[in-house]
Amino acid sequence: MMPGKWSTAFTQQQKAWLRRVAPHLVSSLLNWWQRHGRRDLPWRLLPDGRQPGPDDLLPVYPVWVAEVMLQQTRLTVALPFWRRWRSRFPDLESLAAASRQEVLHCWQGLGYYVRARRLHEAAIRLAAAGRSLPTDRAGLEQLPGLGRTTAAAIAATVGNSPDPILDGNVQRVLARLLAFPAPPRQAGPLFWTMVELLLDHRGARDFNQALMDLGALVCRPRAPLCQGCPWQSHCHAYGKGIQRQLPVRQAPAPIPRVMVGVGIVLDHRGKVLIGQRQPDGLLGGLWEFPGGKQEPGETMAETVARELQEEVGLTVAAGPELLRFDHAYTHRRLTFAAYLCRVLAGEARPVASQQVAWVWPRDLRHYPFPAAHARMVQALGEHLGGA
DNA sequence: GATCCGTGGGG
DNA sequence: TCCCCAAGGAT
Repeated sequence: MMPGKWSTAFTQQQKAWLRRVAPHLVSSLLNWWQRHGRRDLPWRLLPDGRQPGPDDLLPVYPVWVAEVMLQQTRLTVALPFWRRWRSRFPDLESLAAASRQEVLHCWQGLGYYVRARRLHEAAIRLAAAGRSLPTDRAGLEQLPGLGRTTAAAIAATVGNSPDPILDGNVQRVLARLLAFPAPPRQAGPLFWTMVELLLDHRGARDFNQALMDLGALVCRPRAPLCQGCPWQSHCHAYGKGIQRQLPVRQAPAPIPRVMVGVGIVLDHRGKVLIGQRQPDGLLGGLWEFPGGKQEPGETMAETVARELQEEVGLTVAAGPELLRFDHAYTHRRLTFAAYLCRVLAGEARPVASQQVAWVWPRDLRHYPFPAAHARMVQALGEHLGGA
C-alpha cells in the first residue's frame, strides 16, 4: 500500500509503488479506451477519416485550433465552432490574412476571446516570418496562448510524441487515484511527475486521449461511475469511499451581483449606436451597446442616461424598457436592462471605447458581440420587425 | 501564487 | 433558481 504523506515530490516509497502499478494502469486504461473511449474526434483522424497508426502524422493546423478551443470549454460546445472555423479559415494563411473583426466574429459565443486573439496573433507572426506551425512541444510552447498542456496535447496528437498532459480531467483522475488531500494545484510538480512515469513509451497520442476520456466519461466531477472504471482496484479514493469528495476544492470567492443599464439609441434615420471595447481585457475588441452599472439611488433609466452621457457624450431620453434578463460571468452575476433611447443633444464620440458607429439594425449581425449583447441585438430585431 | 478571463449545460 | 464547472494561460 502507498504511504499517505504528501509533499510536492514523491517519496522513494511512493515512486516504487507507482513504478510497480504503472504497467497495470496503462494496459488496463488502453484496453478500456479501445472499447469505450472516443476514437472519432475529427481532428484525431487522418484527412480521409481513418484512424491514424502510431507512425502517422496528422495536420497540425486543425489540431491547434481544436486544442485552443477546448481550453476551459466542453467538447460538445467547441465542436460546432471548430467546424465553422475550419470552413471560414481553412489554413494558417487564411487566418493570417483575416481581420481581427472577422476572427472575433467567428469566435463569437465561445467565450474567453483572448484565445481567438492569440490564435490570430500567432498566425500573423508565423506568416510574417515565412514559417509554418511547429509540430514539437517546445516549438509550440513559444506560440501565444499555448502552455505546456496544450502544446503537449497538440504535439502528441499530431506526431504521437512522448508528451503527457495534465489538464483538468487528468488532475481529477490523479487526485482520486492517490486520494490527494489538497487542491490539485497544491500538488506542484507531483502530478506532472506522475503522468511522466505513467506515459507509455510508444507515444502519447492514445494515452493522453484515453486519460482525458477516463476523466470525462467515467471519473466525472459529480457522479463518478466507479463500477466501470479500469482503475477501480488501484484507486485510493474508491478504497476509502471518498471519491465524491475529491478533488479537494478551494473555497469559492463570493460573487457580486450587479445591475447594468444599456441604451439602444436610435437616431432619426433609424440607425443604432454601438461601441467597440478596448482591444484587451474583458471581451476585448467586441462591440456592444453603451451602458454601465447602476449606482445607489438611481432608477435604471437614470443609469442609462448618465452612462450615455459619460461613455459617448450623448444626452438621451431613456425608455421604454426593451428587455431585462440575467447573465452570469464566472466571477460576476449581472442583470441587464436594455432601454430604447432617443437623442436629445450631442454627438456620439468614443470616450472609453476604441470607436463608436451608427449601424443599420440589419447590419448588426456583421459585428462581433458578447453573448449578452447578441441577445439584445436579437430582441431589437424582433421589436423592429414586429413594428 | 492569486486573479482574471465567457459561456452554456447539468444536477 | 441556483450553483457547479469545463481539454488552461498569462500576468
